Amino acid sequence: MPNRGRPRSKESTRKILRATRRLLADGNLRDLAIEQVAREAGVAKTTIYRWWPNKSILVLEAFSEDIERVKDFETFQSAAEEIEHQVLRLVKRFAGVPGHIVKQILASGQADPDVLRVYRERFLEQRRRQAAEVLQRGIDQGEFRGDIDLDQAIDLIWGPVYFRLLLEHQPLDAQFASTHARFALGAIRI
Amino acid sequence: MPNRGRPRSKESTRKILRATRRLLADGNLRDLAIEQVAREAGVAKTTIYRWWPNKSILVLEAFSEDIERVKDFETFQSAAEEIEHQVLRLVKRFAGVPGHIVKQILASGQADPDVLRVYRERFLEQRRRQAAEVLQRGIDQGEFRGDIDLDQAIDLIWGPVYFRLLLEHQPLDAQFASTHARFALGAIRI
DNA sequence: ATCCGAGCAGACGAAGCGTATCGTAAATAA
DNA sequence: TTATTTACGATACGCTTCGTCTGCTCGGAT
Repeated sequence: MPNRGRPRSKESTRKILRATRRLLADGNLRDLAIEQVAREAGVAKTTIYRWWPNKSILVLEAFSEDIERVKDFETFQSAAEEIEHQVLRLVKRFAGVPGHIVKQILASGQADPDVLRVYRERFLEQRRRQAAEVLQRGIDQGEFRGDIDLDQAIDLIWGPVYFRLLLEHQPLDAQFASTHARFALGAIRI
Repeated sequence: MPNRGRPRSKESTRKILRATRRLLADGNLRDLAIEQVAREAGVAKTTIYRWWPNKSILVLEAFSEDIERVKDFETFQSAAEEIEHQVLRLVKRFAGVPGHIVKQILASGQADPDVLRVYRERFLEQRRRQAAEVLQRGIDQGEFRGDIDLDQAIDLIWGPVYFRLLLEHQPLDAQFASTHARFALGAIRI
């Protein structure tokens, strides 16, 4: 009998996640208060505390709703082009609100190991697997050297993207995305 | 008349910065309370508020005291070796308490642009300049390609280091440092 | 001796934390 | 229908820290 009692309100859930995204779009997680989300969403704060243990987890979930809409069905002849496209797509996201939210998640992850772990499992590793597949294909096709360590190559490609996202020392734009991708791939190209 | 009134206590300053470092060595900046620093240091919290506008700036200063002791006088024949050594040195620091503190600074920088700016100006740009000099030397000596963009090359080398520091998806150790440095330099080697 | 800024101690209101209580709403089970 | 069960909303609670303010003493320069 798992379906006893009043069901969880999808309406409240939606309003809470929506308010969270809205408040975080032009604000930071440090200053985001649960009470503020409750006011903005028009729900009781006890409802939030019932379902989310802390604001970082709440933000992670609000962010998932966004990200899971994004799918990519394009394929490319050349593995290098496909990698370049992957970088471009992530850079575009990172330049906007999703990037801002990722910053906040990673920032709060520095105080909460769970948050960092969830981010890695739900978002990072997924991207790494995608990239690994393409790299492997590139090796098989003879585009890339066969002696490379995939994890190392992936770090070389994505590291600088996160670097710019978090340090903001250089712009995060399409021009960077394509020149960087080509440059990094130069290290593994035959 | 800049020397009027009671002079600022070097003793209190020292104790405050010391307490800050101690508390942050095994804790995070989010949960670090100024009142806690005051108790630990044995000073009034008004003394802290008089000189530091917020805890992030306080941590930056406590961290500076540490970092400025570190100098490097080694030089190398090959520019590649010198870059590799620079990476190894930073990775070693990032694997310990200084790395933990950098994480906390960058995390709080995601909520406070001033903090990020100060970190960049005081620490990041300094390292980037050092690296740029060596890279330029490598180009002049014919070790590296002449058509590379220095900023891009620097991102390629240091990006993955910060990536591992902040995401913790892969270990940050000496083995990584040297294989990564060599790998990244492969992209710019003649 | 006087001046004046620094340090110390304690109090303050504001805010958010996370929890508890209680009445009501919305489902299922008897 | 009625009882049961779980969620929601509203409110209150004690607690902690925030950053500021007040009033005092301390220690140098004038």
